[in-house]
Amino acid sequence: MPYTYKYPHPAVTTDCIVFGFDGTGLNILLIKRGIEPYKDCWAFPGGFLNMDETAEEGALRELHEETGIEEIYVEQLQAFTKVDRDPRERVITIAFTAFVRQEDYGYVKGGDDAKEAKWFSVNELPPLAFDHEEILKIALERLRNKIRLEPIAFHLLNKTFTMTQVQSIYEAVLEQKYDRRNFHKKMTALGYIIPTGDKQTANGRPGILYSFDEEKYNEEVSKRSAI
Amino acid sequence: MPYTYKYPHPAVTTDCIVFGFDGTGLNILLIKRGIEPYKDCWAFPGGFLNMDETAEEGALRELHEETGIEEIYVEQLQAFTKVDRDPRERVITIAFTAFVRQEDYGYVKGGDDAKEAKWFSVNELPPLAFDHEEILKIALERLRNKIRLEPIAFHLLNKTFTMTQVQSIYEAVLEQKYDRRNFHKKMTALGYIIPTGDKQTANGRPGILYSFDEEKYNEEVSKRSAI
DNA sequence: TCAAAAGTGTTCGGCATACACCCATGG
DNA sequence: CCATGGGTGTATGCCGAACACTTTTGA
Repeated sequence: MPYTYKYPHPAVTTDCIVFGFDGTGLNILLIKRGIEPYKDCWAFPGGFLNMDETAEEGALRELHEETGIEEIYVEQLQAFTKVDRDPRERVITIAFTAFVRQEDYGYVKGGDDAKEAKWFSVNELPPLAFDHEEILKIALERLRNKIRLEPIAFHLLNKTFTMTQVQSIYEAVLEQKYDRRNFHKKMTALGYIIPTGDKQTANGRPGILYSFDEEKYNEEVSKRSAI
Repeated sequence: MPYTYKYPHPAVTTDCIVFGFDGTGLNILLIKRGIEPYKDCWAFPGGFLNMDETAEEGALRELHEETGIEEIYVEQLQAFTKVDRDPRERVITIAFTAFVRQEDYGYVKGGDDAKEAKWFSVNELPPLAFDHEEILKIALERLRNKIRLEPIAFHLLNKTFTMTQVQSIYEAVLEQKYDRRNFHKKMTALGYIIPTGDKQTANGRPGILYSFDEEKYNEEVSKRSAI
């Protein structure tokens, strides 16, 4: 018991809410807990913060340890600090969100404190450990606000994608339907979604494949703030 | 040294970024620190979290102890977790923002660990303790995003206010000028800013006094999400 | 009567919405 | 040739931007 302090200190953990998209619906990556409390219960990947890492570094480390995912961009959601949210001791958690190409992680390994890692549709989730359901609710709210302002959708998609896929993400996140023609018009008008010339082979008529031009997007953003 | 843990724990503090508006510009409430580190330096009101309170409760308690302000609405910004942000030990802080009618707190007492509490214009700030300049930058960004979507401005104003005052807040926060006629039109079209019938006596022609109708605002919001 | 500040209406362009027909592919 | 899914254009309404003169008050 080597760590003593003059005043009590809470423990600090991080959690990652990783969003993915499988072509039709919005998914979330969960791990099955291998240890108590909430053993065998599904939870967000995460764990205790080390003293020599920022919360972001800790979140990425735990995500890697528990799911194999690495080198992705995470963004802080907020801290969750209810006094009794962990039965062991006072634990506050700092939650992060991430958006990944789910196809790159179709198989996610479990590992470390996680028995198993698996994608779940946001609409068919198992019961979650701790206050993770509350955290998810906040994460989804933030996602809905963010997708209107930032090109999050393209982090969930492959390098090339069809307009229909983009529309599916918007519809899955915002839970409403859009008109195909208007959606297409709005997206192409943005100026940073450009046709690659290739086509996607699918069931019916093949769709044009587009790519997201990050540079042009940044240009557009800087124009926007200049006004 | 009574508090021992099996693994090291960071200390956890809270900080409050309190925004006010004095009729012309956006202001922030700072305290002059009475203790080391950064003694005599200006900082956001805040302090160590107790084990029996949420971060929000801790932030409100510290704010009350150091400035006398109480019973206000605070909202979590995010956690700040750089490893060396406090010279004493590993400290993470959870920052909150608040919007108050500055007139209600024209005189703010210092107290506790704060020698003095004082309003500063966001444009003429002293050097700040710890990483508080970075925190402020994030808080201002968030404020700018938020004011477009939520009626924050009215938390900064008196119960009744003139259109010019509302416009000044928007201009101070977003750092751009608006056309008086268009601004007036847009605001009245919102449906929840209603003339009281009174007028404000001022230098030139008196302005109509308006009030913010929270109920009507909530109605409008629910209509919005219904679409 | 002058200075300071506030009230107000019209025009225009762009963006969101509604809406239907034709085209490319695979089976 | 048929089923499936994708591509595309036009009309309309609303909201935001530009823009100037008149009115009320205090000094």
